[in-house]
Order: sequence, then C-alpha cells, then structure tokens
Amino acid sequence: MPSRGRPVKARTRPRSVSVRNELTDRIDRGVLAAGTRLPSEPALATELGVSRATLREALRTLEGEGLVRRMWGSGTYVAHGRRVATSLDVNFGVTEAIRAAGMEAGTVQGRYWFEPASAAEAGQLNLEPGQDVLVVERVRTADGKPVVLSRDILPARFLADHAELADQMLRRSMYEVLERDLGIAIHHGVATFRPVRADVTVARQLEIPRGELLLAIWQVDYDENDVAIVSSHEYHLADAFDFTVHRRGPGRRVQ
Amino acid sequence: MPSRGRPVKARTRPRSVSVRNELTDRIDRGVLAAGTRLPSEPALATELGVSRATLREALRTLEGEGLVRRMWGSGTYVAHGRRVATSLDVNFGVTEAIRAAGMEAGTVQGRYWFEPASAAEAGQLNLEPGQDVLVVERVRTADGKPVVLSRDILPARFLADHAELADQMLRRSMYEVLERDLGIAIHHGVATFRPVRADVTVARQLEIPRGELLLAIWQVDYDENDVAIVSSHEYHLADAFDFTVHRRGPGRRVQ
DNA sequence: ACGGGGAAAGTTGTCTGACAAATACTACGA
DNA sequence: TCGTAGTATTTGTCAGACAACTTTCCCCGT
Repeated sequence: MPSRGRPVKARTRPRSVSVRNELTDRIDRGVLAAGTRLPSEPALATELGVSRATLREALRTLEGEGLVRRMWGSGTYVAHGRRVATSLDVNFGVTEAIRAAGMEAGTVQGRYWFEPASAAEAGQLNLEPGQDVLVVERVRTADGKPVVLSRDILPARFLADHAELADQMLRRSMYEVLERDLGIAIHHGVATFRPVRADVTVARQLEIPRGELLLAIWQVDYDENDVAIVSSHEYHLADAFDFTVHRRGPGRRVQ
Repeated sequence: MPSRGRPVKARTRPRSVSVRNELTDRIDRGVLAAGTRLPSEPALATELGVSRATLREALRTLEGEGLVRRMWGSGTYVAHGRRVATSLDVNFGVTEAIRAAGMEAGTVQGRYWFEPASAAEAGQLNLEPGQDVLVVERVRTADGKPVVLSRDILPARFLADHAELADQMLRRSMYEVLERDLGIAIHHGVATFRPVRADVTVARQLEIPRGELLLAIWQVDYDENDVAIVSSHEYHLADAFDFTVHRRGPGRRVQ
C-alpha cells in the first residue's frame, strides 16, 4: 500500500504517448487521409517499433479524441475531419484560433502590471489573498482589426527570476511562453461563456460602438497535476468568429 | 485486404465497454469517491472478471474522459469531479441541462410538421433534397419561464411506422425518445454558436423584448457510425444559463 | 451467366504470463 | 533528526496465442 497523499508529478513519458503523437502528426500532415484505413495493428506496431499492446493504448486515446474509429474485425479508420479549426474544446488561446482561421494574429495596446490578487482570483488560482499576480491585458487583432480583449492573470511566483518574460507575453502566445520558457504545459481548462453587450470601456478598446454583441469567456487553465496556472477573461467580437464545440455523447449506453 | 467501402455497423459490445460502464457507475454513485485510489490493476481485473489488458482498455478510456488519472508506479486515482452539470461538451439536450441546473423542465407551444428538406438541411443530414423531414418546434421552460426556443429536424424515415412518436417528442426529451423507442443512440455532435439579438419572431415566442441577448446554437448530432441523425437550431436566453466547456489541451507536447 | 452460400483470410478483441520502470514506504545509519 | 539506500507495490511494456467478427472470394446450383 504505497500511496497516501496526493500524487505529485509524472516525469518520463510513456512510450504510448510518443506513438500517439506520431500518429496524430501523420493524420495532421495528411499522410493518413480521412476515411482511409490504417495498417493492421500488428503491422503498424512493427513499423513503429512497439508492441501491439502499446500501440493499442495509443489507438484507444486517439479514438477517445475522435481522430480514429475502430471497427471490430474490419480495421481502424481515420475519422472524417471533424477538428474544426476554431473549436473551443481543443484549441487554446486566441492566437491559435486566429491563425487557424487563416488570418494574421497581432497585438495592440498590450500592457502588464503586478498587483495583489483579489479574493476571487486567489480562490481560482489557489493563492492566499494579497499574493502578487501578473496581469497581462491585450487587444488581439486579426488581419489588423481588433477582435478580442483579453486579460490573463497568473501567480507572480511563476516568473520569479524571469520578469522579462512578461514582455514576451505581450508579443507571443502566452501558452507558448509558458511552455517554452517556463516549462509549464497547460493540460486542460474550464471555460464559461455568456453573450454580453459591450460596455463603454470595452467598446473603446475594441473600437466598436457601445452595445455591440460580444461573447464573454471566463477561463481557468490547469497543468497536468491539476494545479491552476492561468485565469483569463476574454471578450470576443461576435462577428469575428464562429465558436464550435465537439460534444461527446453521455456514453451511458445500456450494458 | 478485406475492406474497401465505408464500414457499416458494430453489433456486439466489447467487454471493455461493459467494464467502463461499471466503473463509471461506481464513480457516479460515489462508491469510488473523488481523489481515492482505485485497487491495483491486477486486483481490479480479478474482481471484475476480466484480464488486465481489457481493464486497461477501459481505464484508458476513462482517463480520456477525464474521470480518472493514472500515475506510473503510483496508482490510478479518481479525478476531482470537474463534470460541470451544464457543460456543453458532455451534456446533450436542453432537458438535461435544465434539470441539471435544479429547475423543472417543461414545454409550451410545442408543434411539429413534416416538410421536404431544404438544400442546407439535406446536406447536413445526408439526404436527397426534397426528402421528407420531421420538424419539431418547441419553447422550453425552466420553472415555467421560457428559456429556449428550439427547432429539431430529423429524417422522416426514422419514424416510418411510428408517426405517433412525434407527439412524444413534444413532451419528452428528444434524445430519450430516440434511444428508448427507436433504438437510436446519439454518440456525438458538433455545435456552433454565436451571440445574437432576438428578432421579432423569436422575441414573441420567448416572451422577451426585441433585441434581448440570446445565444444561437446550430448543432448536428451523429450516431456511433457517424450517420447524421438530428439537426437542431436553438436560441438560448443569455441570462438563463451559464455555458461551460471543458477544454482539453492540445496534447502536442514534445516527444 | 447470374446469384447465393460458405469457406477462408484478415482484423480487432481478449487472455496469459512475464519483466521493466517508476513510485512509495521502511529501515538503517550518520 | 535527517538523509539514504533498499524493498515492496504499481503501472508500463512486451510476446505469443486464441476468439470473435468482418470482408472477400470462390464454388456451386439455378
């Protein structure tokens, strides 16, 4: 009975994860086109240099992500591309969404500052109230036109010795900076959204009339150990994007 | 090389699916509380009467759904319940969402009719233009107050000999009727949404002023074989719900 | 020539047993 | 008291085999 407290951290990468990434890449690059059948499990396992059990672990994951479909006795097929570019449930960050829509992502009016966390923020990020947080506020543009106002909040201690990275966050994707420069990978997040009208402050920053339609998104992102990393508030121009969600069924079929 | 055309249908249920359902039930019923560690794989496999390989298939699925977390060398833990009740990505249907919010779901102004499919509908549902579809239009209420206007469209052939089921759909959840009475289980769907203002028609039906904030949702639902079943248009009152999405990370970590 | 039935091949699902790798607990020593 | 090495536990991976299911294709009867 080795364990008691909360588990801590995973370090090395199971081989099945590498296999999963390799297959995801092949699908994304079109090497494996939608609808085609994958090689049989024994053949694919040999090709990838892993056992069939390991390959099946990877395939089961891909099936859960909706990238492939497995048919007993028939084969494993690449699902018909249902990965909508701006899909809310798989895409993180505004930068990626804008790029995926084929537009050029930019930032204007970027600024940041440090301040003590409010009670609400402290609760979301699991901090003591009053501990310092970094606030990054940006207006994001698509092909030069303002489309999103975002305010990202993360505990200042993550930047302990790298205060200069706050500058980077104004220019690059925050998720990119977190992962490349700080080694923090966002694993999942919970987003809540609601239609709102632009108030006078938001309207001025996005250069739109007051009362314009927006989608407000509140979001908290976590790393793989379920530790809260970033809290975000975003206001998206309703006309700029179509938001898409891939919904999975209740999966509560009869046995 | 046995296969060529599109795969058709799976009939019998792999045992790993039954195992998954059993574990999901235990978690939902609280037999396995959040944060607790599951028995070891060999122990659990023995208890459930399957091999360890089959159990691992089920566990991998549950991990993909975010219900458990596996830690190499440590154990498998029940994830801390992040299944938000009104979550857009796991909950289907307005009825369930209203009930999950603790309110009483009702229907007023329900009506239905048959008509030839429009070109757009035919495309979504994979029909020939002009084939008949059933249109079910309802105003859904939460605790008596109108909150959602919905229009569901499905091919008339599904009701071939059960035209009386259209009546049922006015009263009960459409997903319930599909599954219980027609044996059609919705497996997944793709929803697109956007903030809109209520036009005069919608405003009258929902008993709200013109211009009120709504969230418009267009959705197509598929069965497990990727066959389009229902196309829905819904207008949700912005004040009535908070919409939540569980976002999964890009999972594109370095290898 | 055509259509139907059944055997055969191919593929995924499951089982068994074993070992490797990582983690958690424990006992020992400084 | 603290750190360290060792040991037990647990998940990850491997190999081979058979079962269940699907698809193909050939043979046979009409």
